[in-house]
Amino acid sequence: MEIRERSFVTAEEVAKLAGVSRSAVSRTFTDGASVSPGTRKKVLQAAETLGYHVNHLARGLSHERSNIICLVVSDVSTPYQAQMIDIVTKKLQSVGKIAMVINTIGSTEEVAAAMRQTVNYRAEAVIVLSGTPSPSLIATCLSNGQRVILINRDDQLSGPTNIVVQNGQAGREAYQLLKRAGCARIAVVSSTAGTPSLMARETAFIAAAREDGRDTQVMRTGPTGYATGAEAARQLFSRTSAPDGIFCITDLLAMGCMDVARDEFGIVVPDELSIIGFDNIEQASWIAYNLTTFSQPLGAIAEHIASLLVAGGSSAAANETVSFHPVPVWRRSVRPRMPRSGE
Amino acid sequence: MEIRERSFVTAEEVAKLAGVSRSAVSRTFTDGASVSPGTRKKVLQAAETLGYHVNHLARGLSHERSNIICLVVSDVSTPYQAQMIDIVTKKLQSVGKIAMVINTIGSTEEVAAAMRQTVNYRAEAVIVLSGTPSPSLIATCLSNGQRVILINRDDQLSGPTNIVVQNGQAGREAYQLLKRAGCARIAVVSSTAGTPSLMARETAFIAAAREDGRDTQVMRTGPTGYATGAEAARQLFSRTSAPDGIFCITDLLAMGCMDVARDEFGIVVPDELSIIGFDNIEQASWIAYNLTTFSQPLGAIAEHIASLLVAGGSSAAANETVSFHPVPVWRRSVRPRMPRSGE
DNA sequence: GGCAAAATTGCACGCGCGTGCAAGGCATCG
DNA sequence: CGATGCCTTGCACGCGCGTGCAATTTTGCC
Repeated sequence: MEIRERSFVTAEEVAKLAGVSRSAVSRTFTDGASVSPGTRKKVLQAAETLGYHVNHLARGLSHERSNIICLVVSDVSTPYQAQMIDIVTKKLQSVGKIAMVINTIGSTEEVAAAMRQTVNYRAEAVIVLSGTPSPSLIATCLSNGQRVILINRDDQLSGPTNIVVQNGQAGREAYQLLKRAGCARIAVVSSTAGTPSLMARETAFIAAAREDGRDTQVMRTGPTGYATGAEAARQLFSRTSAPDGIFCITDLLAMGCMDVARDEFGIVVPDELSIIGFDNIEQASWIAYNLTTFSQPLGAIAEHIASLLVAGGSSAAANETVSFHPVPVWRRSVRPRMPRSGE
Repeated sequence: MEIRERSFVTAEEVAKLAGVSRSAVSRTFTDGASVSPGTRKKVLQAAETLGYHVNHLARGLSHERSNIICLVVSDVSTPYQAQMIDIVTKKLQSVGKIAMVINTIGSTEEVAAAMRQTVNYRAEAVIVLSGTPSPSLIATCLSNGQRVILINRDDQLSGPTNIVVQNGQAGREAYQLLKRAGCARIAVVSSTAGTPSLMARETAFIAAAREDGRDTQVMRTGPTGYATGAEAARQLFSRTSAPDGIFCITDLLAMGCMDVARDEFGIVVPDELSIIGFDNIEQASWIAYNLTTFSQPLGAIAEHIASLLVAGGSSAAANETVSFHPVPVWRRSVRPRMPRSGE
C-alpha cells in the first residue's frame, strides 16, 4: 500500500484498470443500477487494489442528497447534550447519514456564520438541539428548502418538524410526587435561560401547586448548571422558611442544590429535603445523588428522527409536532410516602 | 422571503440578476480574487436578495480543500470526551473549518464503514479521539493522502501527527502526592480498556512506588467509568489491608471509588483515604467530590490542532509527536502534608 | 436456428464552482 | 498626446460523479 502524495483515486482510473467504461464503475457503486455480475466483480477488484472510494462531494453535487445532517448544538460538554449527541450520531450513522456538528457559541454573528455552513454544505436536514439560533436564522434554512427538525424548542414557525417532550405534564407530576412525600414548603429551582421547555416545566409545577392551594418559591439565579443550583440552595436555606421539597428543572441544578444543602447546611436528603430533577443524566444514578428525576426517551426520539429522514421529505409530514412522554425515574432523593400528617 | 420548493440558488442566477458574468460572482466570494468594488457591490446585493450561498460541495470538488474535518470519537457522553468535542469543534469553527463526527461504536465492520466516510467526504484531516479504530483503518486514511492527527494514542505509525500528554510524568507525580500525604497502603484503580495513555499512567505510578520500595495493589475490573470505580472500591475495602491512598487513572473511576468508600464503608475522605483522579472533568470540582486530579490542557491541544490545520499539510510537520503537560489541580481529596510519622 | 425482448454498456451531458488565459479598460508617465 | 503597465472581466475548461439515451449484447422462446 504505497503512500501517494497526490490525493485520491478517481473512478476513471478504476475503469481503466478494470477495462470497462467509467459508467460501469459508477453503476457498480450506485444502488439499483444495472451491471452484470462479471463487470461488477472486475470493478470491485480494481477498486480494491487501487483503494478507490466514491467521492460523496461530487455525488451530492448533482444528486441533491448530500447525506449530511447538521446538528446544531450548544453546551456540548453538558451531560444531557452530550448524551443526545451520542445517541443521535449513532442513529444517523446506522441509517447511512453522517453528522456535522455546529457549535453555536459566541456572538450572534458567529452563530449566524456557523448556521450558514448548514446550507453551504447542502445539508439534507438540520437538527436543532440548541436554543441559541434565533428563529430568523432557522427561517433562512427553511427558505433554502432545507428540512429542519427542532428538538424541545417552541418557535411558532411553519415548516420545521417539532419534537418535544411533555414538559408540562412532568412538571405537574413532579408536584404530585413532592406532595405525596409530605412536603409542606415547596420551591422550584429554575434558571435565567428561559428556554420554552424549561419554562414549561417551571410554570406547570407552580400551577399545580397553586391549584392545590400552595405557594411556591422560585429561584432563578443564573444559567442551567451546577453552580446555579448551588447558589439557589445557598439563598433558599438562608431564609427563615427553608423548603422541604424542591423541583429542579434540570438534574445539574438538582445536584448543585443537594450538595450545598448537605455540605453547607447539614440537611439530610431525603429525610429533611425531597428533591427532584429532570433529564436523568448519568450522574443522577451515582451513589452520591441517587436522584429521583424524569427521563427523556432519547432513544425513541432518535428513532423518530431517523424515520423522518429516511422517509424522505414528503411534505405531508412537514410542520408537524410530535411529543414524547418523560417517564419518572424513582430513586432515593424523595422521601417515601409519609402518612404522618393525616391529610 | 418566499419558500421555494426547489433547492438552492446558483451563482448563475445571481450573475444574471446582477448583470455580470458568473465568474464575477465566483470571484466575489473567493478570497484574494480580483473584483472591482462596483461589481462586488452589485453581486453582493443580488446574492442577498436571492439568498445565495456558495455550494461548498462544488467548491471542494475541484479545489481539494473540503474544509471538512472528521472527528473520530467514542463514548461521546463521557464528560471528558464531551468536553474535548466541545472545545475542538469550537476551535475548528473559529478557523473556518467544520467538524464531522464519526461515532465509532459497534462491530468492527461498522467502525470500518464509518471510517470510510472520512475519505468519502474527502476530509482535510481526521482527528482521532477514540481508541477504537484499528491502526489498519488509520493506515487506510493515510494511504489516501489524508492528514491524520492522533490524540492520546500510541500507534507506531509513520504519517500521523501525534498529540499526547505526559501520562507517565503525571503518574509519578501522583505517587509523590500520595506519599507526601503520608499514605502507607497504596492502590491504583485502572481499567481493562488498556489504552496506551491509560496504561502509561498506571505503570508509571507503580514504577514510582516500587522505586520507593512500596508495593501497589492494582484493580482492573471493567471499562473506564463510574461503575468500575465503584466495583474496585468494593473489592479493595473488603480486604484485610484496605488502602489509604488511591490513584485512579480517570476521574470517573475516582468518583465511583469515593462514593462506595464513603457510602458503603463509612470511610472519610481525605482523613482516612486520599484519592487522586485524572482529567479534571467538571464533576471533579463538585462539592461532593472536590477531587484532586490532573488537568489536561485541552485548550492548548485544540490550539495546536488548529495551528496544524491552518499551516497546511506541509510535510515537514508530519509524523511528529507533540506532548503536553498535565497540570495537577489541588482540591480536598488528598490529605494535606502530614508530618506525623517522622519519616 | 431465428427473432423479439430484456439486459448491459458506452457516450455525452450536466451538477456548481474556481481559475488560467486572453481581451479589454483605465490610469500613469514620458 | 501616445505608449506602457496594471486592473478587471468574460470565456472556457475541468473537478468526479450520476444518468438518460441509444447502441450493443445476451437471453428467452418458438
